[in-house]
Amino acid sequence: MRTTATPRERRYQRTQQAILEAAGDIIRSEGIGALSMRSIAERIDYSPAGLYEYYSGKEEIVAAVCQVAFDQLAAMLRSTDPALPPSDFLRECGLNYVRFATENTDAFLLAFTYLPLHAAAALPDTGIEAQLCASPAFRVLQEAVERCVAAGLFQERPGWGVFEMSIACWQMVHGVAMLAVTVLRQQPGLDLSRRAIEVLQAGLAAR
Amino acid sequence: MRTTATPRERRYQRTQQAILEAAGDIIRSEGIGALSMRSIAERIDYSPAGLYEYYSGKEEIVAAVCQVAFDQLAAMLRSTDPALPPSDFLRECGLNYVRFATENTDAFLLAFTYLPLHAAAALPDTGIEAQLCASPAFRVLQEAVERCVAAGLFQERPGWGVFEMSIACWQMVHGVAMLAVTVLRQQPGLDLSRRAIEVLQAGLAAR
DNA sequence: GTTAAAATTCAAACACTGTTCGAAAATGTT
DNA sequence: AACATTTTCGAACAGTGTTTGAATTTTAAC
Repeated sequence: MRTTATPRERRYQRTQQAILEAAGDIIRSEGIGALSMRSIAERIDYSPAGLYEYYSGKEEIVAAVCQVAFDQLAAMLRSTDPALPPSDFLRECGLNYVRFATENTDAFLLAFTYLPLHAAAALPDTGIEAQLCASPAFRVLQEAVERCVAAGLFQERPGWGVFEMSIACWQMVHGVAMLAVTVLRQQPGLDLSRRAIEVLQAGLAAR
Repeated sequence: MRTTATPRERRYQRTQQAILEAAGDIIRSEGIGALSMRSIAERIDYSPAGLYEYYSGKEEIVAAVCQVAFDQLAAMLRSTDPALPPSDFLRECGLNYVRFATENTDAFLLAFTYLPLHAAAALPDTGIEAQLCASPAFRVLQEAVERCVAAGLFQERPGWGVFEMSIACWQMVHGVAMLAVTVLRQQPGLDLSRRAIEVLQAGLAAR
């Protein structure tokens, strides 16, 4: 059982990672529209054709960039201080979701618009709930809701459980985030994220 | 003062409209990715170069398609029955927003992701509030909120007026819509739009 | 009706994109 | 060092948005 990679394997992984990082850098500094196989190749001193040894095509690179974005989103959500009281914890999770979006605008957009539409055919109609609950970012939101329920802040009802409440939370923070990175981009004076999330919480508490 | 267009002018407008409709048809039936100058031209029996007489480029065609989408969105919101009580009226407006999105998925996506990013440079930092209040769709949401305020359902406070409440409403319905057309596309079992909007309303009422 | 001017439409070309393929170069094995 | 395998690349291809000048059509002037 080989636990140590060969020099060739290590080199392969380094190049694969370099491609992925170059793609992320281009998106961050120049936007989605500037991402091309040629721009990536140029950034790492490769020929465009060489990238196909590591990724089957541009689509796979973009998918990998999106996966990185999802991982980072989950990490940001998990960075919320668990010592906070349940209500504050939920609010801070929501704010961290929005913060991630506004700090990684184009990657966030890509992850939540491009990827779902291009992976849609592969998503089975059944099991979306299981998939969401397995998603690290959604899981943090769900845990935050669970804590509020456990603390008696939110009441579960038939057809209105933790899962449904978590979806509602997601819908709100996602709306805040999407508008913040698109129509309301560069409008700090209109940053009403905190307010919106507080409205959401008040609504969940009132039901 | 000529009030009647010449045959030439009428033909020009007909062709311009045909281009726009072809673009809309392609997006609706084959998705955003299938939209190209060649696909549009082929659909109306033109050469791609001919389209530049009517639109400065693909970007302008897309912008026109988005404008049509905004107009249709406003029309759908305005189709909400004004005889409804204020609370029901607001909820139905929200549901109509989501309904529009799910019935025009790709156009909605285009209008709320592509257009804002490509028009961003032209948007002055000041005046976004005025622009939103001049937007027909936002205006309907705003009126719905005004009616709830007037009916005593929602309370205005310093820094939390009709405008801010309307933004919160928009953020929620937009989040519902964006998830419905992307991650949760084709997941009718997860259509929790009504629930989310009711949570929003409960939250607004509780503040 | 004829001719000239203006407007419309298009073919060809260009630069750019994602991708493929076979040759060249680099690395690994004996 | 010779040979085999893997990696990298140049060239080519098909597709994209766009431009340009020629061809065609329409309109205006006489």
